[in-house]
Amino acid sequence: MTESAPPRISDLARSHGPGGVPAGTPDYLKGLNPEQREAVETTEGPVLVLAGAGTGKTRVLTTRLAHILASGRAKPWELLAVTFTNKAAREMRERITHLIGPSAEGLRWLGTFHSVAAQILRRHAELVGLKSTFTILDTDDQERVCKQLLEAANLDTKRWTPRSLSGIIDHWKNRGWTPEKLPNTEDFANGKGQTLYAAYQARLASLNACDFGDLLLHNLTILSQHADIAEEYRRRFRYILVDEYQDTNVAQYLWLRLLTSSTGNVCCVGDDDQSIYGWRGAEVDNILRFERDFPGAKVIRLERNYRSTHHILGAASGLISANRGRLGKTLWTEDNSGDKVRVRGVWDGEAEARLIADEIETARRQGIGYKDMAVLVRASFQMRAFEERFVMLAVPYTVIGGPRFFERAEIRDAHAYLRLILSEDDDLAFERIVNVPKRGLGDTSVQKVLQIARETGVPAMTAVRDLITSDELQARTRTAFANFIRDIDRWRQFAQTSSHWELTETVLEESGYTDMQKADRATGQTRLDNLKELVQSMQAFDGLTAYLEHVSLVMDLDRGESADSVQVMTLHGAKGLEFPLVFLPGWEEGVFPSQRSIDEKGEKGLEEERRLAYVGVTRGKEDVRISFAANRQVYGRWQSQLPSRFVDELPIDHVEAQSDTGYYGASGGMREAKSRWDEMPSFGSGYSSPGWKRGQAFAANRVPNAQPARQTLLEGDGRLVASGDPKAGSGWTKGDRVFHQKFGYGQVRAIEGNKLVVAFDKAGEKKVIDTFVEKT
DNA sequence: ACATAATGGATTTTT
DNA sequence: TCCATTATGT
Repeated sequence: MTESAPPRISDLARSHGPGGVPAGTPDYLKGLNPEQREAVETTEGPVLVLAGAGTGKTRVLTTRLAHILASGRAKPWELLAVTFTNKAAREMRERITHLIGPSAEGLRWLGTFHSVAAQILRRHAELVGLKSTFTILDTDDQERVCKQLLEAANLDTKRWTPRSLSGIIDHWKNRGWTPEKLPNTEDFANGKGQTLYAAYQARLASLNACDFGDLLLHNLTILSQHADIAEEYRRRFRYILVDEYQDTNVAQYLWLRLLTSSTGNVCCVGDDDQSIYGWRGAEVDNILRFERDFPGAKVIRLERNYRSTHHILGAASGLISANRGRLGKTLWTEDNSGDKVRVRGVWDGEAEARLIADEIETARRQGIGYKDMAVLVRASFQMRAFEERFVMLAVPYTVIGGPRFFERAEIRDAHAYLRLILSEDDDLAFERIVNVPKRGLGDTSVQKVLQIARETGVPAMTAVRDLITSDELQARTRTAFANFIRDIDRWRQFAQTSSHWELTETVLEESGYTDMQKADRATGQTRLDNLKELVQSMQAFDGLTAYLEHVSLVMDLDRGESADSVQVMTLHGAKGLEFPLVFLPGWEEGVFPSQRSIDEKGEKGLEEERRLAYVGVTRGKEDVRISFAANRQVYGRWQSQLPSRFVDELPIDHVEAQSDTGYYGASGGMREAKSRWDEMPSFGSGYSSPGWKRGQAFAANRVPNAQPARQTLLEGDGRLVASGDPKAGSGWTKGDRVFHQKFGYGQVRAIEGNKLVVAFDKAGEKKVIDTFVEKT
């Protein structure tokens, strides 16, 4: 981030008097505004820094750490500094190194929540039934385990998908619930929730593995059950710093509380208006109640924005003011330049892509670099239209995010080989590659092995070793297994005498994996390239173990500097970034705000969407251009779209409405804009913004024949009746997936008292009494 | 055991 | 629409 002039404090010693004691004002404090400086210098006691977008948050964070170190208040290893992303941790480390020099390397406890928790867990693993060599599973492994458990429990994996089980377990862990502490309001698959969760944990223990949620959850168990250990850490961490506090979940919150000593030198930095990870368990509440949690806490607001023009700031502030339950900040700037935020309506998604691509070219000709422009979308499916257009016009672009390197199948396969070579009992790795490439081992023979392994309580490899000495298998299968074992053993030998990347090359070659990819015309070459890149990146690590630990926690490759290209990414991915020129397409009801967010989380979901819009607008430094289309192809079907309610919420003084097609006639500013949808019938609600009314009309329009969906209407006080809440209305919501004994699976199209109109996948549309179906 | 047809599902994303 | 996973056939 570059919120303000970069600090020039390459030599701290210069600001020190004799004996290393700072004399006068140290250089690194100069150039901070009064609030920033207060946030840096208030080192003792709990501090909450509410740092609005573009107010110099990262600078404050790093300067604060440097200040604590430079003033001799603590040694590097006595600081605990946690972030959410590896990127943020990396950036913080770099900037502190810049401030205080190489002694920043002593910051052992600067990292993500998960990496710090992993460090702690490795030291005390045995207290939660793990060996310190435990492996960290990724989501794919988790779902695999879940699938096996669901199958073992004879549950229909169509109705109760591995994904949803893994998801709910993760959710429980985020809330800090172990199986024993799971509240009985929580469940999965009709009363089997707790049992499945406990079985999942048992299985992980037998694999000597834990998932991401466990890193924190096991920490909670250790720290709350062993007072002496907790005390040791509390003494060690004399100062605690937390970045992006608005995104902490319950488990992380509890973890911090356990590590905070009575001196309470804890500084949390965040912005409640930028909390956009609620769907991942983040609790905005944590930041909202900071002052109650830490009595006597000092709250410092950073409100001076160094990033955006006053129009951009005005537009963003007006938008976010529609949210309730904010701590409230008023961003201001001395800037007085710049254009109003432009809002345009276009005919369809293709026209939108054309418009934006053209404007990118125009901006380019005016001297703005491609890399200074960004297209920020709500969801990745929106990216395609832009990519197609950019390719056609040869506009260089980079998609940020997307499928991640270490999650690609070929990379995971390579890792599975390495894991199995490293530890014989990694059953998940075994399963993954035992027949990849094809070795003539069928599903039945592999399942047989796994079943025997589970029954006798040994690793799959051991079971195979036993089986090939018996005559329980067909000769062909037996040979295939024997060869596989022989190969693994040979590679394990090889690993003793060679480097881990040579091992990887050898394994990929000798296993036939590269040959398999060469035979694949479609994707083979890309995959081989990825594997080459993998071998390359492995060389930066000391050994296999260190490498695997790194990838399981970091999950992404630190790619080199990007070329001069337009940055295309989701709004989530854009958090923390800034660009001179920002395009925000797809501001349409259902797309943004996303229909699903509203359906699933009601008013809360809507507010989070609005925060996302706020994040989007505040990414822009000089120019922000919002657009919406009247028609859009969604999953191959054409849908007519309504402008987002967020468009109407933009304050008129800071926006300039332009009409591409004349279709919207939005000449007099957005609020006065007459669009053809203003004439459409809307259903009564306590909320009267035109955008909202149009949204209602839109929602009802999407499902012809449906009655006004009672469950999605607003109460008189403007609160959404929570969908899915049994206490609210009939407890059914249009769109719910249901299961019926006779008709099978279907989707609720309308609710009429205790009767539901359900479109069954197989049996067609039927009217059924609601007690005969259950939610899936 | 493998190739092909049918089915169903589809945000946001970090660790 | 389009992708991935599953059912089906040889």
